[in-house]
Amino acid sequence: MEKSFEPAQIESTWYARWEASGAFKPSGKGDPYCILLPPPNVTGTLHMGHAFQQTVMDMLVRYQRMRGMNTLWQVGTDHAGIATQKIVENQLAVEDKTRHDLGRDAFVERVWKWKEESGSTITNQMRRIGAAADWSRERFTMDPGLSAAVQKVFIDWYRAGLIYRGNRLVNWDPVLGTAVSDLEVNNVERDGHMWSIRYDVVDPQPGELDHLVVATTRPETMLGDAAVAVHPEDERYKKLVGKQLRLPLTGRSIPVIEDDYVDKDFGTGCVKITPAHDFNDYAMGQRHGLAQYNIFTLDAKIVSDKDWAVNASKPGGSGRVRSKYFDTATDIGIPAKYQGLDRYDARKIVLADLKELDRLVETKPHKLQVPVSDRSDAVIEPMLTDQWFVDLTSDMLADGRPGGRQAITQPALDTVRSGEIKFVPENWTTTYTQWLDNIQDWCISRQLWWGHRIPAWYDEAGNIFVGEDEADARKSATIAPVGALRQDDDVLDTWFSSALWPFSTLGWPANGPVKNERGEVVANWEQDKIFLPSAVLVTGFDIIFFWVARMVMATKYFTGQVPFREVYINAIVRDAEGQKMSKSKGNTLDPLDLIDGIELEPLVAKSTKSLLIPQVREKVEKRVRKDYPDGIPAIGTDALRFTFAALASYSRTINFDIKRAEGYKAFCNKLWNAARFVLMNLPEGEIAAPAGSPVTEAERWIITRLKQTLGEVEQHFVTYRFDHLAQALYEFTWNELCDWFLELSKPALNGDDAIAAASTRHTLLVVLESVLRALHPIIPFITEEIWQSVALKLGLSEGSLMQRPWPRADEIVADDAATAEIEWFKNVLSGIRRIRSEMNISPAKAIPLLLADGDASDRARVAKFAAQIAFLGRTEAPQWINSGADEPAAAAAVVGTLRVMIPLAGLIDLGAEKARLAKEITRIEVEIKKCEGKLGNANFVANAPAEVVTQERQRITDWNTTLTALREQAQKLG
RNA sequence: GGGUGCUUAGCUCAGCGGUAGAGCGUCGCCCUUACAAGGCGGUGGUCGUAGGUUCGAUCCCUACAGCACCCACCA
Repeated sequence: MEKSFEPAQIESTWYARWEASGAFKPSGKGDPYCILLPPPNVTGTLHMGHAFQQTVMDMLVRYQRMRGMNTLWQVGTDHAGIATQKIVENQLAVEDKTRHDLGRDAFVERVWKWKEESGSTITNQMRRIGAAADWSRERFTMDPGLSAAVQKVFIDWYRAGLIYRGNRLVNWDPVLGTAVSDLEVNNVERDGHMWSIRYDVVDPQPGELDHLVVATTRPETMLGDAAVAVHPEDERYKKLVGKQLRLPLTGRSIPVIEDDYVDKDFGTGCVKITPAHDFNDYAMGQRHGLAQYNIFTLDAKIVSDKDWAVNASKPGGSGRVRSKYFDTATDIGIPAKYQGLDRYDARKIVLADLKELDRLVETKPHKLQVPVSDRSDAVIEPMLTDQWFVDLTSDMLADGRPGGRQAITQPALDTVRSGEIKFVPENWTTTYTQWLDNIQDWCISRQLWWGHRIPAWYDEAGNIFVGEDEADARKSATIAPVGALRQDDDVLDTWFSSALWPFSTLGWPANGPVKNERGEVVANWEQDKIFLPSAVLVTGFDIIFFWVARMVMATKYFTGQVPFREVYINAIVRDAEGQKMSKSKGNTLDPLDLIDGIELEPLVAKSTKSLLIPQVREKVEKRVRKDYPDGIPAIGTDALRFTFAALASYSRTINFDIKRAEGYKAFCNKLWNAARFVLMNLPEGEIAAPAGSPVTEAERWIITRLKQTLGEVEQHFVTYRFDHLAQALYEFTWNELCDWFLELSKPALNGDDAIAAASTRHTLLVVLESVLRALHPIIPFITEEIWQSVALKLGLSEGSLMQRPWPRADEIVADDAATAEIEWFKNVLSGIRRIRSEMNISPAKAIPLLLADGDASDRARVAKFAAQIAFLGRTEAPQWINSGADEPAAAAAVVGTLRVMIPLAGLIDLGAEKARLAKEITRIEVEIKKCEGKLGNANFVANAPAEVVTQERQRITDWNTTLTALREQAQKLG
């Protein structure tokens, strides 16, 4: 083995060998254990969040595989409709083209091409992380099999009445030109204004109000006002309810209505109602039967008569914006001067005109929540459009069949409420159930070209025909189509296909094998359905609604099963200061840069590459140079993975500190060198197991500690406490195996007792091999590399560590007596070391060692460990001082009643030792006082559990023993 | 407005009813033949504030303060 651990060398070969060996595929033996990879965007690249999440999944998968489970890690990628389409549109923009220049078919073809080019980037990055996933079953949400599942689900739900098409107010992204779901809209606080506008009463009565003042943040929408609402109990306006108001600028007259929704005390207590462009107003419009004046085009300009004609001329799919009541913009009173203006330009002009007319009463600054598209940052425009929805809210359909709440939403709630699906940490249950309790119907149609095209056709009368293809749609229709059929232009929300992931990837709905584009079998429902439900879903809280809930809905509905038994919500990865990682802040980390390392200049170039604004570039460059003056050191995959494990508590964020990762690289190096030590102490060839149990206490102790550690690790796997699990293995490996057992083995290996030496050699080998197995799920590369050498010694020349069983605690025999012996030894040695260190005795200098008092067991132990004490304590052979004999002045440590002494002569300052003793005595006196305080309290003795009282009594006894010995020592010093 | 977290050593975090822990940092001594990416030893905390429950509270309860995040949203 090389002298130090070099991750790059080790990592380069192992992954390919594992994958080629077929070790990532289900074994076909044992109980099924399945994990679904949240499919990343096919054209994406790996970020820290992915790396963390995938490390978690990989640890679970590797662990369970070693435990003998029939393990499937189902991988694949997502077509990510909007995101992917946008990337390709941006590419076209460079050529000064739009998707419309290409046309639908050519554009979609181009996206496929881009998918082929970049689709392997992220999967190759996953391989660098070490993800032991079954790539032979890799899927893509738009591959034929999954597309078939999407189609069947759409058709089945449609035929069950659970998918419907409706003209509804939806969130419209005017930049992307598509509807988006509620979840894809973020409300962002922005500085704006509140404008108060005067609306005059038509034919005011003498002595009554002749106008109302409405307050609005969006004055341009007044062109579409349908009413002004006041609160029913608002005395100020009571008399005006039912009267008409003259809408400024348009001249239309609109009614004053009353509605509970209005807050009397906010603003003037009068609200302008624009049913076609505001969700609350829409609802109020429905309650009061108000007209819906649609005043915007799909790119958020004020409609013109021209647009109107265009829109009105097309039935069905593309005639998307339709007023139910009016035919032209002029008809609804939009003056020609506003027609065709962008919404913000219109706002300026409307305000100017209102001011001109003396209708603008007040302008004041106002902070408001602006709905912004998650995907384009465009301000969302609520828009009345024809869209497809999944019914999630009706209890029963008109024809008596179960509605969406009953058929889809409620089962999804019940499975979680009943505990059939468990969230880890469990408080996410509340988030999940509260969202489902308040859910709205799901808008699933998107006006994009990249995605699953909706399997619906329209005839010339606008009738809808749904089927697998046009022929099937015709066949299953109950009415004869009028004229030709035309397929719906829309595609489905990306999350629609993601919702099916748990069962579509297993081959549903096909009866036989499902093949991919290359003709390879990727799934077979009849066989693979054993992997449903999967064991655990590892995912971020940000997609509980988008994905988790919808998987539960769809999987439960179509298979009757839950998609997974547990949902482990992983933490969000942030930078070392707890800041969100973002490119514009310059605090992102590329996991591959951590693995491979990167020099400062390439890192600066990379970090600023995609930043267009000079100020931001400058800021980012500054930050990168400050944070990484020497670039990023290569820490390797294993150290990165160990860091993720060590940080994965139940906390909802983890702050990634490179310092910490470097610490775990040191751990890898430690393991590497421990292995070197073991191997260089073994003779050539295979090592036969000695007859009988391990000879020395040290061996039996380390085996006992191994058992305890493994038991803890097993438990932490059950509860997903990767931090504890990693820490337990870290501490065992470093603080016990390396610090103590390896050191203790040295005198044994080099001593005269050949039997003890042989036994120790074998124990070193066996314990090392067990540790490698136990650590393999966390740090697969280094453990595999070392294991190859270790395996030869054990006669396991074939195969890979991946295929070894995980070392189970219950297969190991504990020896508590040996543990007590070694604890005693550690105390003695620590005492000696402390004296040496505090008295500044050179570590190289061998010193005399005297022993006094103590009992028979101390004598036996000293005899037994004499060589180890001398070797590790750098002392001469221990000498006992008989009770009552003269003692030289010495520094002492106390272990029970035993005094371990280093004579002062020429080594130690008497005063310093006295001071040291005094300090120790004081400390123990304080402890004793605390104990006495407790035991002196009758209530404590009466109420505390018996074992706590006993324990307290034991402690006071022990402290007193130590105190007595220390006092005696102090007295001897004079 | 509804919900969920967090506040413990200089930093980042575990612990969660019964002697305050880890990593990193820091200080001292050592290149001791597995490892200086190391060894040995040390320093460092009235566990956000105020009450309460309890024999006993960092841990449970209540209030408050500060910091995050999610959902909904008053024009």
